[in-house]
Amino acid sequence: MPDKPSIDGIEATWVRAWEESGIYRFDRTKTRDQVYSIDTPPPTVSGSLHVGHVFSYTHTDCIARYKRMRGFEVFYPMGWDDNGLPTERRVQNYFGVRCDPSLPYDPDFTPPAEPDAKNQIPISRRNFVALCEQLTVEDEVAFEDLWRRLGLSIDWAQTYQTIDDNARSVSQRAFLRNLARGEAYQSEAPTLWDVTFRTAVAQAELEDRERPGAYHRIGFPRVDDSDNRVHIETTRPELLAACVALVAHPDDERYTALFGQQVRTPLFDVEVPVVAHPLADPDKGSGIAMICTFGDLTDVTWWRELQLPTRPIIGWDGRVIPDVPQWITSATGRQTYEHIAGSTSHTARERMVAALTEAGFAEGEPREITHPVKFFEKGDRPLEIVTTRQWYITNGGREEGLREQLLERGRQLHWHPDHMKVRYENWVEGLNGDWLISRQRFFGVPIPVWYPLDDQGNPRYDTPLVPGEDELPIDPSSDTPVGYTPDQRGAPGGFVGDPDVMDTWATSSLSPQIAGGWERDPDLWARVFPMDLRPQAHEIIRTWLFSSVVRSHLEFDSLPWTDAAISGWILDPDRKKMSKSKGNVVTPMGLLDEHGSDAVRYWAASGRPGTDTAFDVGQMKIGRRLAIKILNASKFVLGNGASANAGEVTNPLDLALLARLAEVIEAATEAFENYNYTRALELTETFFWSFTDDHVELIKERAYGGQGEQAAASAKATLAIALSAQLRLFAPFLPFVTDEVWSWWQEGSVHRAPWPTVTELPTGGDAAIIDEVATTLSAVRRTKSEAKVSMKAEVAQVIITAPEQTLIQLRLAEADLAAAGRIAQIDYREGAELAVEATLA
RNA sequence: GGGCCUGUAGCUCAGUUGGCUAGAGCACGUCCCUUACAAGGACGGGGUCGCCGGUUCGAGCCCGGCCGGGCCCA
Repeated sequence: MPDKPSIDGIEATWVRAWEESGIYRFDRTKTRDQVYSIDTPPPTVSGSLHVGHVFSYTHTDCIARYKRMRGFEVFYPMGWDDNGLPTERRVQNYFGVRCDPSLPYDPDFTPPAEPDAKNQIPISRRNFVALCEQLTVEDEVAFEDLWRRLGLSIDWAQTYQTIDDNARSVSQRAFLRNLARGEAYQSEAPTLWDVTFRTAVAQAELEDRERPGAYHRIGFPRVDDSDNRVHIETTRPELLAACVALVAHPDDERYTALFGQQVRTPLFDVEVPVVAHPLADPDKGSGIAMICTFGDLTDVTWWRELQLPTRPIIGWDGRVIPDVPQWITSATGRQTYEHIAGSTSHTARERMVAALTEAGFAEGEPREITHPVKFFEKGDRPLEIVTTRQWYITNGGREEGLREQLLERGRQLHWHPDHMKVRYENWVEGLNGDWLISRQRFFGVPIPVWYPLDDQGNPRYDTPLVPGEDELPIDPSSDTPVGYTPDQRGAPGGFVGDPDVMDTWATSSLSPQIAGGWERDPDLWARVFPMDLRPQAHEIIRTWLFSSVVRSHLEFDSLPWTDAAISGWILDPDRKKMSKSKGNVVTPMGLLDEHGSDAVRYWAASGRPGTDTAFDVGQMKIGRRLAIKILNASKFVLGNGASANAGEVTNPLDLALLARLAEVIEAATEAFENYNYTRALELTETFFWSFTDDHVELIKERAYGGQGEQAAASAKATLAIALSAQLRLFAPFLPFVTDEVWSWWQEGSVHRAPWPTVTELPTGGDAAIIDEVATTLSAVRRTKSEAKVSMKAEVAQVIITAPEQTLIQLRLAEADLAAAGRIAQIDYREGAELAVEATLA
């Protein structure tokens, strides 16, 4: 025990000690019922960790440490999510490059010394992926340092990456099994498309953003009477050339006579029918709308259900397709189209409005509105809808039976807090299609199939060639399918690889399989799956949590875990979600340096499960003070010679304290069992402060021997017993200071010590005495404080008035009270309520 | 538009199935260098529990409405 204990710098000591002793190493001799397994969220390594990560990962660590002390063997791996678009973007900016898959691999390529983000150098896919891997490794080292410093009790031997060989194998294996069972399929269909990234986007990646727009009123001449026009209102006049019909509600009497009639698109002179469909809103605009292929998702529904033709004019780059479409035949039509060909949607809109106005088809002024527009959550241009061939996995979005099964899975899962379940249900109930998993990107897990080429060199998508599971992982752009030779790639009669990669969630959704050794390490898998806990943030319930449930349900017919703990967000002082830019100002490592890891953990643990919490440096200072207090109090307790022998506790006040401690242990344990770590900490902390402020002060003199040897032994044993239990109660929250103190007088680490139970405490105490004595002591202190004298000032007399039973109890603590308050004489009088009157000497 | 969460002291939050004068910490004020701790300790002031109604012997808690904050989904 050091003379002058300090919490500064103890992180380094204990991080090293824990690594050397391997106390967090998973012991795989334990069976499933002895294991508590955690499906850790792999943080995205591109970009930096911010205080929100520190917050939520600490919560999980508190649970992990509690379960470990409860005797479970905790499986607590860490993963790195280095797969996907964020890494691509980071690599582009960091190295000043961009991926061009048409380029050949350059083995001698080195990135520019001074990257120019504005003039990115095009490089091959293989070179690009190499840079992704190089950069993510650097990030991962920095992340691991931070996690260790924060004190996360992770088994670093179980680390995985979502792009490593194992993850790619698992991802491809799961996909191939989905394919074999018919759960994965291809479809040529209208797809939400980000024109910046030039990739398909899934429903889960959408977000609505309010954008200004305008309704333009446009007249369509009737074919049978060209002077008679049908007026529609549209926010997307640039799609007029893609118009395939007009639509109104079947009950809308204004238009019933028109159903079945033909109208002509202005300027393009294309004949389109007027049709009826209940999704047409009579209250919107003029009540009749034009259907284009495709302006929005309602267009897709109309197109599908009314079996309309496909006339796309927007290409993959978001621009109007350069060639005049064949369905536009009139000279005016072709001329008008050439006017917008190749332009962006925005420019095309301006030109169309000008042309329509000039020709007299646009009527009145545009009516400006604000309306929700669909965006890719990571994009900044509105999504278009283009028709492409994509891969899907069934998720209940198109099949009621599967949807109901997945809803039932949501009900089986234990949610913490419970109300987060609603978000899952809302999401599943609102699905409007299967899960689109193919992405037209480069750095991801390739879709593991090839297609045979026919005699003309066209891919036969309906008969994909698949690898054996023992060949995984494969890259179809460089590996060759069985039965073919590499030189047949791209040749008629040969083969071609699927160029796409999978959605990052298609891999992340398999994190239990990746970490748990599915089909790679069956022995490990049997010990950890289904897992116990999925900790994660609430905004990815629809993505990560849901997709994980889907994959596990389809493959194993089970939930991937029994419990999900949903963490809240960190809010800045303005009550807004703490943004990454703000998080970067306050770097996590800077916080740990300034306040100490235990202090930052204390702040994090004060955020209840699922509740958004304010970033509060004040709370860290309190945590720091608590950690220092634990050191000092421990120094006092142990400095008196500690023997935690329950048999020596004879004093009623001591027994009362331990009775109160028993209540705290039971309540804290119950709180932890309900994943309410915050409550467990609060209970422990409250007890600890009364322990130091009152009990230690009360029995200090007795512990020094002022009331004889036996009385001193009871005091010392009580202090030691209470300290031991409190260190263990605090250990999940303040792992550094508790293990430091533990090492002064105990064998092994506190983090493998058993969680305290009431059975280790002596019985027979009455906890109520604690409160009565504390009240009395407080009254004596108040008298001194009001008299502005020192706490060591002598008190001539104290008169305690109380009910008889209370007086009996207070008399039991008389000697301690007299010593702590420096009271010469205590007199007792019966009365209805406890009242204390002190007279200074 | 539908749903969920939320509103308690200047600030950050507790408040367990409805039950005594509504709690903690920070901040603030006064005092105390006391042999575990001055990066400390003791004591104190401070709240019509968002608003309005209802149920009840009794409501911060339950019910309805309104207002404010946030989120999810359309």
